Parts: sequence; structure tokens; C-alpha cells
Amino acid sequence: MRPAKRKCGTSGFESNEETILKKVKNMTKLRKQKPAKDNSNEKQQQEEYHCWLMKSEPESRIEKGIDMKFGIEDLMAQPNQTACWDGVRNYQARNFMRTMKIGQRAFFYHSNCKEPGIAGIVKIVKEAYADHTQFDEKNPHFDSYSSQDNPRWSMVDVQFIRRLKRYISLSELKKLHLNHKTSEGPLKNMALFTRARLSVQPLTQGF
DNA sequence: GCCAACGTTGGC
DNA sequence: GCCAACGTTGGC
Repeated sequence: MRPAKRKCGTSGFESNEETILKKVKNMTKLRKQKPAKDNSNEKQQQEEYHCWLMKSEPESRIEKGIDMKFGIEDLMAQPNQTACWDGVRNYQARNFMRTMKIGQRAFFYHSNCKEPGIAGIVKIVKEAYADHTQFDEKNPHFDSYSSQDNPRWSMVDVQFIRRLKRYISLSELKKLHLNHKTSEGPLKNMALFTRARLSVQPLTQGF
């Protein structure tokens, strides 16, 4: 059954900046700190992240004959407005996906496009499992070193929740980030800037 | 284990 | 389309 398309809810991002900041602050706050151990390079395992940012390209780009386009509208058009997040080929991004739990939320970020920025919110509806595209020779993300017995790459399923009431562009986020670096604001450690090239990331850096 | 060369990401 | 940043590969 396909649920009726959601309207942009009234609980959405308001159009004023204060409320956006409050929201981000709240989402950031949900990050839970496990009891600290002294081994600092285990930090990533010690810390549980609850809110994510996942990048996808909303504009057509052909790679080995396959269109990489997958914007938020493409997600909305899927059955159940749900899609698997295949194609991640970076270990850190993969590892983050492997820690994702059902029900957690992520910002859907539009990358490599005219106006990069956050377009909407999705939720994790299936936890990490093998990414089938790694076994498909015709797929741009085929990995000949991976095996069915021991798959190297994982993916999760995400479901559309809603668009943001207004698109939050990268340039706006960057301004906030720069301000927050001096004012100790909530976007001070936003991974979008501290780990710019990661395609799957927790909202704020702590790793 | 170092690090140069190479490949990819993604803003601009 | 350029290219900076940075992750990966592989020679040594």
C-alpha cells in the first residue's frame, strides 16, 4: 500500500532562522555519549549518533551509462516513498550506515548541483544490509573484490518524511557555520564542513 | 609504514 | 569545466 503523499506539516521547519537553529540544536542534542573510555581512537564506537545527513545528486549525471540522478522528488516517487541507499563506496560512510537504527532521521542533502543544500527529512526504515550493486558488473559501483559470502558494502533503506518548509542552501549553512565557529553555536562542528566529502555523516562532528 | 601518484567528491 | 581537498593504492 502506498501512503498518501504527506503535506508539508505545520511542525516543519519554520521560515525564520531562530527556529531552524532551535531544531538543529535539538537534533544535535539527541546525540548520546556512552561512558568514556580512555582509548581515544575508539571514539567513533563510543559515540552513538542519532541524526544524519545523506547526500544525493538531484541532477542528471551519467556514469557508465547509468544516470546517477536521485533527488528528493525521485525518493517521493518511489513505492512507499522508500528507497535503498546504494552506491556508497567510502568506508567511513559505510560504517556510519552500519550504525544507523530504524526510526532515526536524516537530512536529505542535494549535492553536486546548481544550488546545493538540505531539501528534506527522511527516516531509516531498514538497517544495514548488503548493497546489491557491488555484485552487478554493469553497475558503476561494481566491486570485483567483494564477494557474496563477505560483502564489502552496505546500504540502508530510507523513507521520505517531508520536505523542509524552505530549502536551506549550503551558502546559508556556511554563513551560520562561520558565525558559530566564533560564537560556539550549534553548527560549529557541522560535519558538512568539517568533513566536507563524506556522503553519509552524522550532523555534527564528534569523531 | 611512508608517501607519491592517482582517483573521486563536490563546490564554484 | 576547473580544481582543492582528501581518500586510496601500491612501490619501496
